[in-house]
Amino acid sequence: MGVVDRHPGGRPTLEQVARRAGVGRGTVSRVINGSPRVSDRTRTAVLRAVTELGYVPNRAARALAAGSTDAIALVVPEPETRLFAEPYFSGVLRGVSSELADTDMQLLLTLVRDQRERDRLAQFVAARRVDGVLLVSVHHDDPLPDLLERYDMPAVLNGRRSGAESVPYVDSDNSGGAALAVAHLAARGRRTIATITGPLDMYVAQCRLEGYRDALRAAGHRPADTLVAHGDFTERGGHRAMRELLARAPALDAVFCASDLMAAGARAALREADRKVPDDVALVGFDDSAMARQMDPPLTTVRQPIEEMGRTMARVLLDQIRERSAERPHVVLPTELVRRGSA
Amino acid sequence: MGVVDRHPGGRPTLEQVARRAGVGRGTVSRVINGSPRVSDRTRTAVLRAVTELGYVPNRAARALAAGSTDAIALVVPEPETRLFAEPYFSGVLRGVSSELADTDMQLLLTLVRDQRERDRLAQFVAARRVDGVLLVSVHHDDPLPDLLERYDMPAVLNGRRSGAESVPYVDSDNSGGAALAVAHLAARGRRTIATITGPLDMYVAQCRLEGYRDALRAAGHRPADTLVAHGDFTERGGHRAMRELLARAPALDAVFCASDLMAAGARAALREADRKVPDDVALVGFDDSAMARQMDPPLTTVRQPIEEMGRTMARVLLDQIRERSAERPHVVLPTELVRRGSA
DNA sequence: ATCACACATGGGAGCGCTCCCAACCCGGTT
DNA sequence: AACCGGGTTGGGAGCGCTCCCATGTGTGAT
Repeated sequence: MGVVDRHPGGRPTLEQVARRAGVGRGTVSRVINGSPRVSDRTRTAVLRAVTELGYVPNRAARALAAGSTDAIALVVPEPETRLFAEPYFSGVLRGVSSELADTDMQLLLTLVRDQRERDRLAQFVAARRVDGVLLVSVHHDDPLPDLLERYDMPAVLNGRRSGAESVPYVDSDNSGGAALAVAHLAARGRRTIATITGPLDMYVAQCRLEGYRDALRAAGHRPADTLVAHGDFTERGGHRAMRELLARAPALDAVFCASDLMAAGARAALREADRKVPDDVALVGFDDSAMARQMDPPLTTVRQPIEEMGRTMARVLLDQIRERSAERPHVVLPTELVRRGSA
Repeated sequence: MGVVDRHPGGRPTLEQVARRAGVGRGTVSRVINGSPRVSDRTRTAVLRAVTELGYVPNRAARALAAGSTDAIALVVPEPETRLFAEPYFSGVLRGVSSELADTDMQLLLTLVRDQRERDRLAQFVAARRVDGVLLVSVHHDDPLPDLLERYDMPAVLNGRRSGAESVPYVDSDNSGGAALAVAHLAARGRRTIATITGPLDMYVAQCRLEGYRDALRAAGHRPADTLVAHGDFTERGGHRAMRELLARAPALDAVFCASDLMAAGARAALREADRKVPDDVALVGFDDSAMARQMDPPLTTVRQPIEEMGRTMARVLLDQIRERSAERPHVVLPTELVRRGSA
């Protein structure tokens, strides 16, 4: 440790470092912040003083003087936390954090549960208490992105609200992933491939449905509305939708579910209807959530590069913060099919 | 919103509020911070000015002047994140965040993966860039708590390193929970109850083993070493341990696993050995993780009041910060048995 | 009416830093 | 020899707040 054994309270200041190095405050500041306009001799001397004193810049003072906070917020609408379930959120978090590790940005976590907390966040943004915002899992009608834009606060979304999203975002290739899944089913000789969609007011659900249709057409099948049932990304919804499909199209031999959770519900419904998975009906999910591996048989599913998404989000946001003029990138990361027993 | 529509950059300051209210800076400060030494008339006037201008205190300035940061850090050792899996972490997070919601403390998230990040955290603490630290899932040999103590940084642990933990902590009743599980098995007439422990260098694993033994004795059984196999809280470890048990004690008719993950592994081993759950062998886990509900049959398990733990941790930490002299509480929250199909 | 005292209030000093301008130094020009 | 320009350096000003002391202001006791 070494660097840190100073008595609490007696933390050295810029001034003291300057005195010890026999230079002025400005020079120390320049060294600390890596300005090139410092001679090597001076720089060395300053750095030695810094080490000797165990100097660590006072962030509050810096923030006050420079008007920046060196912090970004990761905003998570609460309902989503529950829904998107575990691995997703913590994966993103891991990615973000790892990308931030060698910046000295700090990560501020904000769960937004209700209107009150929403207001607090708005105030937070207005007060510019962070340099940027990462927004996880936005809803199509979420006012937050607009708020951020209005306040000219650098922001990056995880996912997008629509095909015409203006705020920079990092998304995974939902339609591509769905297509992968359905193509796989078709390639395995499945003839009647149904789908259980998410709530279609969410763009991600639209994309997955679109991918399903594309792949169907590409494989020479004809998409039929009877084969499309609507779920809401929940287990119960998947169960209901599966029963609906079974009633409408008893001959189906494959189902692509737009989420693993719905696949779990569907699986239960199939069991109740005495259909074997995968012999009678092949099943594919989406998300590669923890439960996929636990299902019986283990669920074939589509995996998103979650951690990579987190990393990318952080990277894009840092760029935005560094130069406000930077282009506002829209990144779509590829998904992959994870083959397990259910298809 | 109202409160916040000020042009970015033109954020009003204390000074401006003071001018508008026709009072001095000190008075405004007093009102903002709820000092009682202000007349009602003045207070009202100030508050009106605050609202009219949409004033929000500048945190950096406040931190600089007052020497406090109004932020606490939630520190998560990375390996644990993966291990302790999803619902645990996000549950704690939810609890902490909800408790913080009407404070205006902000929550800083710090994943600590490697030595470098560990050092950075040490520096962080030394620099007093937070007012307190919440430490999730400490290891018995974790140096962090000692570091925090040395720097006189208020801290609360989630779990404890040993029975003689000195740092304030919030834990769940692990031995009690284990005892609950085992008592349930005994009450259902199981005769030969085995256990798969966690790594015994973790206090939590010791507690669960102890609870197992206590309950066994209480039910009139005699604990036998042949019925104890050691896992490492992973699925694979659970699998291995179950095979070991099956070899050593083929007649066993129940297993208490110190984690759901290990129970999943054990369940697979039982399937391979053609033992039916729960008919041949009853299975109980610990954690009530997401997968418990997904298992076949659904896993009977012990639930910890995770969110409540998070809330309590935050509350205790805030107390510590408010008055450093406060007693250093050790809180143990009760666990409960969740009965599902596996036992 | 006078004094003492409590309470309310204004505003200077200073927290530790960045920004920026003026001063300085040096070698090369004219 | 006087001058110039670039690179380096010192330090004043100020970021927005809290702390605290000095200054009012009004009340009740004398």
